Amino acid sequence: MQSRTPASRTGRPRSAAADTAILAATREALVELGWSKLTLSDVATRAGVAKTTLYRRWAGKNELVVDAVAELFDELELPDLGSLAADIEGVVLQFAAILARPEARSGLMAVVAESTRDDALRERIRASIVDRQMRLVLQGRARAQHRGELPPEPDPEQAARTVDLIFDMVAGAVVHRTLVSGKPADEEWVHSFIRILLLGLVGAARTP
Amino acid sequence: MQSRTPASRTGRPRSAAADTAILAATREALVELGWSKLTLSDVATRAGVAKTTLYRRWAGKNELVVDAVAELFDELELPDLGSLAADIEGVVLQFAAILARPEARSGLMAVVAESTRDDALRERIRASIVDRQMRLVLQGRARAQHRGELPPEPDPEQAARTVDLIFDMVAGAVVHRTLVSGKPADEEWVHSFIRILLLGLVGAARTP
DNA sequence: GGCATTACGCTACGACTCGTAGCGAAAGCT
DNA sequence: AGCTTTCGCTACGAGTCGTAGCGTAATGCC
Repeated sequence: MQSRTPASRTGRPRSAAADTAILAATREALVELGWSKLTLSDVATRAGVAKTTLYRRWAGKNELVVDAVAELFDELELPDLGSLAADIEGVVLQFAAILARPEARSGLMAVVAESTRDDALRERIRASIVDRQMRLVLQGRARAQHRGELPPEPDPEQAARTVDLIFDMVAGAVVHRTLVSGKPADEEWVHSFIRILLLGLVGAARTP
Repeated sequence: MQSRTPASRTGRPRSAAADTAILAATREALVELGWSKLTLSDVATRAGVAKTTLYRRWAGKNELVVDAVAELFDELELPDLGSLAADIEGVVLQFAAILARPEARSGLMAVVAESTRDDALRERIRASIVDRQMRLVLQGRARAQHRGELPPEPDPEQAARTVDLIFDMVAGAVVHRTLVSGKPADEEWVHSFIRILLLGLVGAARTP
């Protein structure tokens, strides 16, 4: 999480209960106050710990919220529904459900905005949130190629570019729909979206 | 801009020069400080106006930054390069160039994040930033249908849904590529992206 | 058991930002 | 002229930040 593996063996260990309480309190405060009005003092009070304890574990608001929001994405996993289209629709609906939660809406975009000026924060987001989503794309693509729904890509460099592109298209569209357009990414929308995406992918694979 | 049409006819008029100076100073501060460290006092000093003048015109940081960033999107327009694919690639590259600028990167995501808890702010963003982009999608679609590159859509409700979907796919992918993945939306990427998108669109139009 | 080490809760602190109020002067209009 | 609104300036209370210092609590090692 926020601490590297303890090289220190001696001394009083950090309370694991405090960690979970703080992260839960952070999400609760995100729901009630939003990003800008969230203060670390308030989170500490909610979690029942001292403010100094918070600062001993996290460098600041950014890092704390990244960890608090990252836990929301833990439940994300690729279902096996028999076809690539159904699998993708399933995982995209999960993703949309997470983004519909207020603690994700207010927190995620805020830390992404901050990460444009903070490379360490960008890396933290990538490692704890984005990579988890990216793995689903890789997994789904491999399964589809095994099923024969997508042709295999011999050039690994080209394959990497394609996976990146698919990832940006999927995550970007859902995020934009939910947070910018402010409309729900419901089943009907996801179905239309995935239909266009897959038609485009198989079309592109047919005519290189 | 930020003030409704002046119902007040008498008295000293507001300085238009101050407006442009303030918005320019805001963008400058966004570049140097980023969203979180930007203060209204600092902007006022840079613009050479008093802090109170700022508060007379804008309700707060959110509204000010929305107006400052919105001006960046004024230059967006749909080129006429002969084909739908070329037109879209052209406008998407313009869009990507704007998002590559640091004042847009740090400002845009931050106000979007704030807008998740502030409906008035969301509406302000929609009116001054998003609508301008949406009009390009409508324009490009109409032109493509006139050229015969896309079939006409008889059902207006279905057409509206499709335009919304295209908009979220295009804007979402570019924003995600630029701000989350942190990689440039260069010509090669845009070309691959638009190719898949258009293949999907014509494929979906063929098999309804 | 005693000891070293680290985490914890608590209080207090200077530095900073926020948004507003009050003032006199300036710039328009009729 | 006189009226009205904006402007620059100063000052202010309220709130937040991040840190320091202290005594206490919980563990590992001898």
